[in-house]
Amino acid sequence: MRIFALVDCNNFYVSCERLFRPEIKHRPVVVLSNNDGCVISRSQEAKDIGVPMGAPAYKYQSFFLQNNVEIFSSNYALYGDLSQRVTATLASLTPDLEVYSIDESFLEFPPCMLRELPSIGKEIRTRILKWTGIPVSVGFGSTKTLAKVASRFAKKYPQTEGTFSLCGRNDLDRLLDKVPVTDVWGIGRRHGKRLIARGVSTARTFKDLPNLWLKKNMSVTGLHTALELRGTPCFELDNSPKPKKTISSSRSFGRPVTALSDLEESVAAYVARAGEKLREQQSLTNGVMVYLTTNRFNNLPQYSNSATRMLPIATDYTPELINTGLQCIRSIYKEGFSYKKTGVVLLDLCGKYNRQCNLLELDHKAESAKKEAIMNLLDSANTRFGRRTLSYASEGLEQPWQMNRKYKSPSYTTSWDDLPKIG
DNA sequence: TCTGGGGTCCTAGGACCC
DNA sequence: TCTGGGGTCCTAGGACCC
Repeated sequence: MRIFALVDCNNFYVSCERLFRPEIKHRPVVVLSNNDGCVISRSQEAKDIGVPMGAPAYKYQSFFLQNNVEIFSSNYALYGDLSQRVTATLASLTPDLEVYSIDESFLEFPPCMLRELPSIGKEIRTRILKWTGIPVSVGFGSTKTLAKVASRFAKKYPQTEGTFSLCGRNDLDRLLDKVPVTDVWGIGRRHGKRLIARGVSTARTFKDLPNLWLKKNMSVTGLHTALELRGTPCFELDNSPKPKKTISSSRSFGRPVTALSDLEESVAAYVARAGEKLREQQSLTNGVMVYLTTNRFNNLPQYSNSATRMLPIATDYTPELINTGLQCIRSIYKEGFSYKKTGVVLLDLCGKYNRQCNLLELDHKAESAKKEAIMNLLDSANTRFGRRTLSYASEGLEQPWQMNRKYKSPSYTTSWDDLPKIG
């Protein structure tokens, strides 16, 4: 039997904020999405007083005030840095590690360690808490999906003390009967609804559906999920992350935007950011897609559109990408609408050092070396001195369209200026 | 005034090829 | 009257994840 573990940071963003504000440890705390839109992380106290996930912040303003809820804008510089510390700690325990998301990692252990799982779980929790200050839950299972289920139990029931194993249990069915089908990893809202309508409401009844039905109604992904719940691994541990196939950057505006010039600035800024990510993973892009949209939540006239332009030669040179992005936005902009958001997607990425060469580019060796040197300079300056130390004029200086971040905490661990003072 | 952002995978259907 | 069949590639849309 295989042994997978899922290590899941508890209320991750809230835990990050609390690390530097210990006095809010027992108060309700929420972290808002970009643009201070809705709630994306809640402390246990916030859950207990009934703040739902995804709650629009503006609807809850007086509620937050009445209940003395501490509010934070999201601060991804902080969360990303602490996330790295957590995964580095995990890497000190085992090389079989897949970083699944900013707050979750899968681990695999050899079958012979079955009897040691309780102490391993304890050790993981203790070490991460001690080294990083972040509380985590640990779930073990013979597949990734079961490890996920186990971590839910670990979170939900205090008597588990934060670690729970579903490996080698003979009461697995009884436990899966307690898990709502919509809580299963891989079953979303859409399928969940349909399943419940058919009377399939728990993980146990779901896993016992006939294979043919699963395949027909939920494609192979649904079948895989059921097989995993029955203990047959379909998803392997992936510890060598592949480069992304698309890279995007987008934001909602802090206020409605009508002028083309503002939209152009935002597109230039998002392209520049996407370009940084592109070079970070050592890829080139073959095309740029730009979209814009009005606010679907108001009653004003609606308009959204997108434009794609392919590039003659794959590149990671931001000025060229910005040019292309600007052409796109100009081609779809319509006057008279109140815009909420623009976004940029770099498409059809390929590796910088392993790709088909284009006959056209052989003539441009000297020029491309120069471009590369410029990008290197820009990236290293921005890494060393902080994001947007050097930026493009087309991104604008004032950026009146910038998102709201009214409640942002300092970047305690990633900015010298924000380093916490002692005493 | 005020409702996030960034990804992946799968399938169906059309175009095209021999 | 009879009008193939199998394969690949591409794209749009749906569903899911955190």
